[in-house]
Amino acid sequence: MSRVRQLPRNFDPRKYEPEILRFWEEARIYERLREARKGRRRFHFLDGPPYPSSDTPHPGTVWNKIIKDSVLRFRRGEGLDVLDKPGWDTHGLPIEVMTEKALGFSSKKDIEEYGIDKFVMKCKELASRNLESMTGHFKEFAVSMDWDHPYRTFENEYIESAWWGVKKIWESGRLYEGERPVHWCPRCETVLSDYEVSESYKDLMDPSIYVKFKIWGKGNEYLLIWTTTPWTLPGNVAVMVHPSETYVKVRVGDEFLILAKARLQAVMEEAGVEDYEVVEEFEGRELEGLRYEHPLEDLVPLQRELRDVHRVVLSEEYVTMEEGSGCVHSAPGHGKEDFEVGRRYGLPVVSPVDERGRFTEDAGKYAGLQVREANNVIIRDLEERGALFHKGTVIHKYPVCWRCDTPLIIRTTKQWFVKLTDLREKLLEESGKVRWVPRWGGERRFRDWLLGLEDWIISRQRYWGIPLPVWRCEKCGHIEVVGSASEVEERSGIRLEDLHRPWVDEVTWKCPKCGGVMRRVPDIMDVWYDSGVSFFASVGYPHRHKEEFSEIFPVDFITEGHDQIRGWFFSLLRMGTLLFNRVPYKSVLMHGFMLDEKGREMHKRLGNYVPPPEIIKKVARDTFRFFVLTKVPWQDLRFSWKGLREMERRLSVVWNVYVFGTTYLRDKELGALPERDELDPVNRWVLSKLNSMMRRIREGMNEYHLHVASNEVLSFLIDDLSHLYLRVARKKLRSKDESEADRWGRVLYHVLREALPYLSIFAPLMAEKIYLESFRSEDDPESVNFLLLAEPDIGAIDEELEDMMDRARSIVSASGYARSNAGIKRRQPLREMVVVTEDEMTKKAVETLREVILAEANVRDVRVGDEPVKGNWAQAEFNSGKVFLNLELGEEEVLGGLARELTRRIQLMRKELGLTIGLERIEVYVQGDDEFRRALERYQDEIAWDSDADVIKFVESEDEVPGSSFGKEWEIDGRRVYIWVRKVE
RNA sequence: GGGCCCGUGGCUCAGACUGGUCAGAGCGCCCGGCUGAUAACCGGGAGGUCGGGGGUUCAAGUCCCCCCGGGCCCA
Repeated sequence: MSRVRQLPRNFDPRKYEPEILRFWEEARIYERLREARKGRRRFHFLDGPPYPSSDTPHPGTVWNKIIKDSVLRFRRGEGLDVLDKPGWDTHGLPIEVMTEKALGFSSKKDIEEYGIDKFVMKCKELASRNLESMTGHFKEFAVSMDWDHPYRTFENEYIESAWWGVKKIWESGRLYEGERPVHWCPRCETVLSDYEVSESYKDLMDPSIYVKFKIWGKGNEYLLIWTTTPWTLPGNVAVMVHPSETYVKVRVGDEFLILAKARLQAVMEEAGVEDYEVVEEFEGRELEGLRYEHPLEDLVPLQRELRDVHRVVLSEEYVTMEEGSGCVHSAPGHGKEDFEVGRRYGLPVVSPVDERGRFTEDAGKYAGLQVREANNVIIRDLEERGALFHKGTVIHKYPVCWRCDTPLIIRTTKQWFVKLTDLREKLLEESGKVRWVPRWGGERRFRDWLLGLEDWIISRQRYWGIPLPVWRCEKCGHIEVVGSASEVEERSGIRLEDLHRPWVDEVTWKCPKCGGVMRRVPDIMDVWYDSGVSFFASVGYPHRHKEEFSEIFPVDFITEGHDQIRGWFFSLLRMGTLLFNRVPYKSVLMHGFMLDEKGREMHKRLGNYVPPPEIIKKVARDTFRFFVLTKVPWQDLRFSWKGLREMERRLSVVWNVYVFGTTYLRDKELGALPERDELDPVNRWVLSKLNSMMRRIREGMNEYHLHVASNEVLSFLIDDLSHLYLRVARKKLRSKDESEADRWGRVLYHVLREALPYLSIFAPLMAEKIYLESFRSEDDPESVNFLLLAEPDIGAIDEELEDMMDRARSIVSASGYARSNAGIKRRQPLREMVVVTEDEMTKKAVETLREVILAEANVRDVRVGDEPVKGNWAQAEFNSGKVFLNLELGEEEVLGGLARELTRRIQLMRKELGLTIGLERIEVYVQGDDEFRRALERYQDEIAWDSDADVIKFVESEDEVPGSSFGKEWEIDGRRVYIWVRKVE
């Protein structure tokens, strides 16, 4: 036997939500639930670690966490033992740059003078402080994760796992040091990955110059090259032309220029040269090997050394006819394409630029100048030497540092790489094993991206990051890569308390080969390495949980925004394939971005940013949760206060459904759910709907179609329960037939209670409040979180019945339409309704759901039949037919209508007196005309029952009414009637 | 320049993968009902060239192509 208690009438989430959160915290519900699920089948969720660059999360990040939370709650509801460690991506440039700013630093020199140790501690403090604060915000939205045991990339244990990975890569022969042109930030003095570069391009104005390179041995013939980076000219080695394009020799004045025919007109127009003459045409390939003189040879010592190297080389891929002259100045030290072509021709790679973006001594006159500042000096020198053909400017997209906005340069440096190019096929194959939601997320976007894969630069020349665990002998160059702190200790005898720089830099040992000093390569690692190893580093593998790992690998589920296709989804795939030879996750849900109300990206600096605390101030936490969860997850989501308010209203209906239910169920002894064959069609219908809902939620959640699942619970509670079932049930629950009332009570109880755990996936706070307040009895678990999601009873699902109810509802709607056209109130009972239809299912619905139709349409009879020909009928169409309402009012209908009017007035008066239903009883006296008298006599029992009256009496005058009665005069259909109500003591 | 996503009533969004009931819902608007869920609840109505054009098909919001507009990613 179960009992329920009345749920408080007003929906006040602002008050109860913090109370529930506090209750969970104090009663340690999360921890105990974890404990309770131990030993059951595992579900491994891996949190994509947010970057703690602020103390408040972006609302989109809250959305991200709510998505995760709903999945976790669902899996726990299924009884699974869920791994739900939250992660934090703590290293990297943003935090370094913020720390630098806070300390007023502008270069690496400042950091070194300040002390790397103190600087790194500051970075760690900042990351820790922010992640603590962000955790608080996530908890506010009822995100249930293992907040006390997060994985943080700065922890020693995590770093050791990362080191193990590097060692393994080294052992596989894929880790190599290489010299290569890379994007470089001259302010941060570090390499940036292609991914980091793609983050930010800016429109910059640069010179656009055409330069004449004199052809060797010919006094007045030149190759005409074009560049927007004059500063790369000191690093020039060759000129690239397209082998199969047509080139021309053009006479301008007494000089001859060589350029692509396709570019001739545009170049001459740009240079303002009208007088020119084509003297020769030939294919680009004929130029191959042609030698030229560098115009700055006298100023740049490096160029003198390259005298014998300068020549024309061919490239199909990198010479475009879209811009420039078709003769491309090539500096293999300052450009990736140049580097590649140069390597084919065995050209030297020169890069006379230092870490801070200044020319080195090799650049002669320009030594010490910032490269971009040198542009004008170089242009002037070219001009002086008569080598400048034309000078203009161009505004183009140019990469800048994503952290400090400094324009990047490309310079050649030594970096550590992981060889990937030969893994392309394997990576594609592995990515094909992933279940992508939505499908196009992986099948299209991801594959395209993988096709352009290059080797990965994992080194960075910074401080706050995982140190590259590579030691090299100063003397003989012998290299050792370590995979843990204890390996460091074995070799050096030093036990590190903190594995970061600068402490790890101080560790040296004797070279086993030559006895020299083994010193660590000072680089740290790309943060994408950090997060890429999270699938094993988060649990400390292989130094810890080694046995357990096979059980939780690969990860069951991950979800992040679509920006992470090229980010985390890829870096996990990369690390999984490198280290375990397979993709480390099974299912990915890709979600969208949160945009502002106008559809623009939300940013603090745009001022359209809504901080999560403001959301909580204005709407319920559950409202925000439902708002985001009912939207298609993989599309961008527009934030909307209006939308939130709408959702809040819907949730208040859900609340009211429970208020209503508990109002009728309270203090009743509620037995088990009746057998199906004991039940009437409406109850069978509601149980069918309940089980359909459960089934669809499970399907939706399993497919990670969260919007389907979340809408399902709302539609059941609102459309089915509130709009229909409860309207019917309210009469039945007060039925004179006690066993009928009892049956309805048991069904209603069952439905409301079974829906709660499902509701709690999406609106855990509301579900918990309702559970604790009304449904939980003493031997029930302490929190709704402990309840398992009931398995849908497939046998209870009756699709035909559901279908029939839809038809019955259409019939009732149509009758309402017919009434309103005829001006007949719903309250007025009508004699009969005829449904005209050819549809068998509709006919069956009229028969099966006759009772619902009679009650909802307020008619005394309904039948399927032919279109009536005689009499006064109102009609309306519906999906599969027509309904006809007989508008003739007989005695029965008139009196019935009056009785309803009387009942309604009595109820109003009861309410005015503050009387409670089912508790206080009344006596009623009515005075009015003869029709009222007859209505009262005829419907005495019904009125008395509905209004909890012991006595209903028609009186001729007020004298017959006891003195203490509350009396009121009413007007019904233009006639006066007096009603007195007196409470029975 | 390439790839991907989106464009459905005034607003916010479902439906599209697996073509086939008159394209649905909520809000807003208009009308009405209920009055023991009541600072609630319920019903009805108006309102849509499903961005535009072409094609495939007996049948297209749904599949294909082109274009326009918005966005993201890459170059």
